[in-house]
Order: sequence, then structure tokens, then C-alpha cells
Amino acid sequence: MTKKTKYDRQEVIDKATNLYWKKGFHATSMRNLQDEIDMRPGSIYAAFGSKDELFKEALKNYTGMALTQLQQFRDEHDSVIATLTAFIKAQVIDTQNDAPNGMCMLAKTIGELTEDNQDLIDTTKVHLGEIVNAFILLIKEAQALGEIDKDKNAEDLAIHIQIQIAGLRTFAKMNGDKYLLSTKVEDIFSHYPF
Amino acid sequence: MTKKTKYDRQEVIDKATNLYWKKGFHATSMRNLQDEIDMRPGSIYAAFGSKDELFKEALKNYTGMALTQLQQFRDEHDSVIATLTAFIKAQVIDTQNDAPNGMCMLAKTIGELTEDNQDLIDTTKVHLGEIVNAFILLIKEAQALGEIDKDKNAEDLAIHIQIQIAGLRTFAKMNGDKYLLSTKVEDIFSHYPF
DNA sequence: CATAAATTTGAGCGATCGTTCAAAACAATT
DNA sequence: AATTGTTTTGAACGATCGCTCAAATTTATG
Repeated sequence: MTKKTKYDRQEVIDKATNLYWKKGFHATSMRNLQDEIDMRPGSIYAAFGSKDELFKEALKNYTGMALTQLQQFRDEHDSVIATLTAFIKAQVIDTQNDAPNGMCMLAKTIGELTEDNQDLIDTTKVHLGEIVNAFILLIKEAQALGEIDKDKNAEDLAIHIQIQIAGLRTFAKMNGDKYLLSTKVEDIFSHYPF
Repeated sequence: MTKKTKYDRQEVIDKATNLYWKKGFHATSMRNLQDEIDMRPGSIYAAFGSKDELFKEALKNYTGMALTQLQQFRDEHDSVIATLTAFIKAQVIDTQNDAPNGMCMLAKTIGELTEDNQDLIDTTKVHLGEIVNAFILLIKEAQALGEIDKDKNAEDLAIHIQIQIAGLRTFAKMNGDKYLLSTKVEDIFSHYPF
């Protein structure tokens, strides 16, 4: 039995993620998604259940990509500070051209949605927590390596990074000067609270 | 002749601003607005032309409110730093409960819209520029008063403030701890680049 | 009070929304 | 080749979208 699906599920989720990321939850219609991933409504609903559930898959996929990218930079750098600097530059600067949207999909979603979609907000918050946890682990690693003062609170520093990323990505939508942005990213680690 | 309108235009714009601010451009339907401002579609279109034009009025109104609030804090404080601290706390902390949405309406809009609504994006950028200009003027005033080092670039500091506000308001959606947020606002002016 | 100009009303337009489901197509097993 | 179970298809549903406009209503004037 068991007929295999014609589509590659991960490929479909990637395409859905990119469209949701680009246009946001409300501005992305199921018909937009049907065109983008080349599936008929029946197949999409059989595979994902609803627009909301597909969006949740996209949020999960987006978060996974971010965490993978962070780990990749960690592998490429000896220094944790260098890792974080590279990651933030990628998020703040490179996404302006490469990515579907310069904004963080999670921050964008937190901003867009209201209590009408509370479960999507909750899911988004969980993923933002996962990312801040990854920052915390890296900072503790940096403290063990002597890159960051051991007396400093790792969670506070992680939150600081998250705030700077959100602020810089919003600013980058107004002013895309790569040199200015690059300087501002480097400044994060050469001044308080680091 | 000239029959007077039944509605108070400013009151209508205020209500439209609050609804657009709360739900965002795409999730706010003209029927939502009809209910909120108690006008029939024909009247709304006679008065404002389109959903887009009404949104522009809302953006303009929102910006005016922010600038008015900033001036009000200036009148209430001798110190420019105290003015800015009060303003940022109002924006970051108080809006979580008082306002239609904890996010800045302009930042939210920049994040939500795509090139499909390029003119709305452009309008939003203009208003963000107006706000940063107000910051620049205040910082120059602070430099004249000796509150801030005259050697520092006023525009850089103004941009820094805007980035911190955007970052903190996004973070506040995740973690609403008022004491933590209050500390983070105060930290802005007691560390680099101030 | 009658007239004329402006405003308000709300039914309804064509388009699109998220979603459903019976029928067609397909692939693995007898 | 026939059977069986799964997947895919796409027309279509009721709801809602942004918006229009002829008719009704309102008010300042003659």
C-alpha cells in the first residue's frame, strides 16, 4: 500500500517559509501558497491541516535555519565573539538582499499578530526563547574560554544581543548603509554590557 | 450652502489610527473601520478616498502624537536626558497596557508591508525620519546645555536611540518585566555611545 | 416654506478569502 | 491484469474583501 507523496515535504515547507516570511501571515493567502509550492488546496490541507498549522511549520523551520546558521558560524570560528559578530552581521546586513525579508520572521510575527491568533503568538515566543537559549549557551562557552568576564550574567547578555538584532534589523529597513551597520554590530561587543 | 459634516474628522482619524495600529494594515478591513468609527462606506470613501489614504492619515496622526508627547515631556523636564528617558519609557513600557499595540506603529508598518504598497512604506520612512530629526534637535540642545559631549555626532546618537527603542519594544512583547525594561532604558544614557 | 447643494446611507458589485470533498489518478500488492 | 488503499485534483461553498453609486437625508439659503 502506502503510496509515496509526489512532493518533497521539506522543499514545500521551505517555499512556504519564504513566502510567509516575505509577506507576513495575513498578507499571504492560501492561493499565494498554492502557486508558490505548486500544490492544489486539497493536497496542502491533507498535508498540513490549515493555514495556521502550515504557518507553525514555517516558524519552526525558520528557527531551525537560524540555529543551524549559528552553529555553522561557531564551527567556522575559534572565537565565540567572532561567531556572534558573524551571525549578527548575516542577520542584519546580508538578509537585506539575500532573504525574503530583512526583518526577523519571529519579530515580524510578534509585531503583526494580535490575540486573534494567540496560539501563533505563543509558538513564536517559544521559538524566540530557543534562540536566546542558544545565545546563552554560547556566552557561557565564551566565559569558560575567557572571552567574556565570568561575573557577567549570561542571560542578560543574550537578551542584550536579541534587542540589538531586533533594533538593527528595523533600522536597516530605513538605512541600508552596510558600513554603518557593520560598525554598529561590532560596537555591540566592544562596549557595555560586554 | 456648505452643509457641515456630521462627524468630527480628528475623532475619526484617531479611531482609525488606533485600529490600524492595533491590527496592522492588512488585518484591518474597511468593515472593521466602519464599525469602529461608525460611518458608512460611502462617507468614509468621500472623506478619505481609499483604505490606503486613510492609512496614510493614520500614520501622520500617529507621528504627530509621538512628537507632541516628546514636546510635552520636554516641557515637563529641565534636562534633555530626563526628557528622552521619560519618552522612551513611555514608548517601551507604558504602551504595553495603554496603547493599541506595544510596537511602534511605524516600525510595525515597515516590517509588515512589501513593495506591493511601496508608497505606504515611503510615507512611513518619511515619518520615521521626522522622529529621528526631533531626537537630533534635542540632542543638540543637550550639547548646548552641557548635558552631552559636544564632540559627539548628534545624528549618530539619535539613530542609536531609535534602534534601542525598536529593539526594546520588540523585546517587551516577549518579556514585560517593567523593572527590567526601566533599567535597560536608563542604561542607554549611562553607557556608550552617550 | 421651497429650493438647492452637500452629506449620508446601505444594498450590492466583482474579486478573493480559507476550506471542503467527491471524483480522478496513481502506485503497491495480489 | 485486477484489486486496494493512498494521494491529487480542482470545482465550488459561504464568507468576506475593497469599493461604488443611486437614492434618501440633511441643512443653509432664497
